[in-house]
Amino acid sequence: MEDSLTNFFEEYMGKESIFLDRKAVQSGFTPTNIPHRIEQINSLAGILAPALKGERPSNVFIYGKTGTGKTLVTKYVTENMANISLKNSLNLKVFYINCKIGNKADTEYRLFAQLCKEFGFADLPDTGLPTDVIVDKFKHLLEEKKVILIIILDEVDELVRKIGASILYKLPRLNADLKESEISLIGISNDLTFLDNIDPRARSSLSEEEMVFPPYNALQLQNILRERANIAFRKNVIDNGVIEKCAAHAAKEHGDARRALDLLRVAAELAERQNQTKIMITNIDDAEDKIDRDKIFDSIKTQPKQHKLTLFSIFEACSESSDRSVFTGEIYNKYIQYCSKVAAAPLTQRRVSDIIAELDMQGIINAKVMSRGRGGRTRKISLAMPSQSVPKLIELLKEGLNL
DNA sequence: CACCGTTCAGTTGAACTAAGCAACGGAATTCGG
DNA sequence: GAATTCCGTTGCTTAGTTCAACTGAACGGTGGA
Repeated sequence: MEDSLTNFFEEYMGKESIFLDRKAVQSGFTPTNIPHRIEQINSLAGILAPALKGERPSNVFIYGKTGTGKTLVTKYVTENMANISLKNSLNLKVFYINCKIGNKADTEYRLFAQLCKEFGFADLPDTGLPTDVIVDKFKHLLEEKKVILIIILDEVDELVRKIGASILYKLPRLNADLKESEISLIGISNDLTFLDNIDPRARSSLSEEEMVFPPYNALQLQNILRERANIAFRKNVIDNGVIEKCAAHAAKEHGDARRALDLLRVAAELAERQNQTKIMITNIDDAEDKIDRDKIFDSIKTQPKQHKLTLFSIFEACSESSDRSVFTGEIYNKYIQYCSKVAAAPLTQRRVSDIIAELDMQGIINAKVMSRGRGGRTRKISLAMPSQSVPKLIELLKEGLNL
């Protein structure tokens, strides 16, 4: 047994990897060259440039669908600026904050706590302090450091949906109290309609400048993929048509470059695991399945207990029902049953209703409010994943819940 | 048949509560001199 | 007598609860053609 494991590792070490530098196809990689976004880079740079002269740049609001390079371009431009400011010892700082729910910056308190943390002020309690205290602390730090601060709020739409738009004019208004420092905001949103239905005051303060990132088309995606593939892989490990297929797949889904890169990376990983020397077209289909599965697995694994319980009830109810969709009432009944089974205190229907809405937001299920005439009003809930992965997910949940 | 009030089964918003935490300030304890 | 520890109080955040208003299409009854 041990021998075979040793053999495996030795064999693995001796084998030529397909990868040269895996990082280049992983998320979070900032390439030195960003194709097809020159226009956006230039205009963002133009907007932010005054910061280098000690002036407060306009607030910017950036929107575009996922994987259109919003975060990448913003990071690229601001990192460059930060470097220049470092070289010329200017007082420019850039904080990047992801406001995705569950990302510890999803309330006003936590947002400011996170900002303080960025300043290196780490030991703030999770709860117990008044929010004002934290805000004051943050102002203090700002005044102390005397900086032009650019705050990037990624996925602001989620933050605003959770705590309201007030935060959007609260932040810029801090400038009025600051003598030595200034803040400007970059808001990034996936939701194109986000600006339409928020308070006009917040809107005007956030979107002094607006930028739209259009989706990539298939050809542009191919360029992006080739560029990254050159860094990431050995020469000649990509079979003909692989890049094209990745690009085509991702282009179908609103030109999502991240998706395209994920596809390529996972396809390569699968190829490597199967001892292939080349990435084949067939690997891509497998990769697509795997990505969808993994994404759902991950997000389900990290759900809080009550959410898991609710989700489990939904799974069970859906797989029993004929058209694979159910209404809130049935789910709540099931949920109550399972609660007593695992000896958990059941939540009220009010809360479960909210949980269902949250699960919908995260794309794990589809829930649509509908009126059934005299049948009342309810959510029609169905699963957002291919049915073949459901049994595995049920197993996963059972394990997590000790059912 | 068209129109209209009723009804159902939740949805949704707002106010409230419990749990867990931090800070504050005064009381109790410790301790070295 | 000063320093430290302890403890109760107050006030905060956050997740969840309670209360109640609101929703919107189908149902079923009414009146008009």
